[in-house]
Amino acid sequence: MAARSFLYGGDSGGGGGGGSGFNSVLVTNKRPPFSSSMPLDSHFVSGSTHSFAGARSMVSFDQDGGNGSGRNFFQTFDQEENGDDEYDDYFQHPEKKRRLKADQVQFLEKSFETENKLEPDRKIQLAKELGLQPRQIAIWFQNRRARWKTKRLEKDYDVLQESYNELKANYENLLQEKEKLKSEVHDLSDKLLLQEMEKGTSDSSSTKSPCEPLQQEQAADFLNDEDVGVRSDATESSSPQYVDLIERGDSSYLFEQDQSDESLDEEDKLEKMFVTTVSGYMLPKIESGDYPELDAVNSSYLEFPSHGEDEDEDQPFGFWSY
DNA sequence: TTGTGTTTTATTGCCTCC
DNA sequence: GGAGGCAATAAAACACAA
Repeated sequence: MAARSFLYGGDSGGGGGGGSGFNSVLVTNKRPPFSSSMPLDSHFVSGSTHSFAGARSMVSFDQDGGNGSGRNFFQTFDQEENGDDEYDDYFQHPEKKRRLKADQVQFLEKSFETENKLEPDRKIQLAKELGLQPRQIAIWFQNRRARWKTKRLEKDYDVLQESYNELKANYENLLQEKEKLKSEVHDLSDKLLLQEMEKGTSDSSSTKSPCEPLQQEQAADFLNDEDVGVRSDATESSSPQYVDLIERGDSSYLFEQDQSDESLDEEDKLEKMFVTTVSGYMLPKIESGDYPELDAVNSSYLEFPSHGEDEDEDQPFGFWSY
């Protein structure tokens, strides 16, 4: 057995100990039995003379091996209260664990509430009050601290779980809201596009050549052309995105490149691919009434960025983004 | 009554502090 | 190196359903 291997070898506070075993049993408690009718608070009064008769609660061993022989065992066992049967039981099974009485536990609980650490003086005092071994008091506090810690961990876990659930719910709400807004924006841009097309076909039909379907490849090439850089701040404009993106004529807004001689080719390119509306906006050339084509354009160039691309300011179709 | 799960009491070994 | 705390664990006591 280790240094602390004993069953209540006096108050060693965990360090003492030494020989133990039933041969060294010696009961030390000679205090009057604790009466459950006593107000518990009285036991907290300093210098209180009340005490528990704890000897019945636990087997006690003396450190020195005791010279007590035979009937010295459980000398103060409360025979009056427990009767001969229990006495015999103790005598025949002296190592049996005994639970503390409810009153004793209540007393210890109160003490624990005031301070969950146990100073040596307090331990002795409590032991006297309860008629238990100081070692028992120490063990009780130790186990009580462990239970308290477990409870606290459970509470902490619950709090964290609740917080997590709340955050998760908020996140899901935001996702839903985002999807809703996305579809709203899509609908509105479709409407705007149709509006502009109607204007364009009715007002310019007499003076302009028939609209040609926008070739996706052409458009993609054009829009990807580094020489025709799209202004990245177009998306930050407060005007409708489509309008911002394709402002007519004033290519200085849409494009960074100067209107130099070389840019004449680009102007031709623009003319081929876009139609200028009466309201001055440039729209991709689409055959009037050919809405499936429009859908194709929409799906090709009006796609929403997927997750993670939202912050990509350099994407080639940035001005199509919302 | 009995099997089983939970709680309580106690031990052991390791660690830190003084 | 001793005192005391803590985690892990054993084991008795207890609760309770079948």
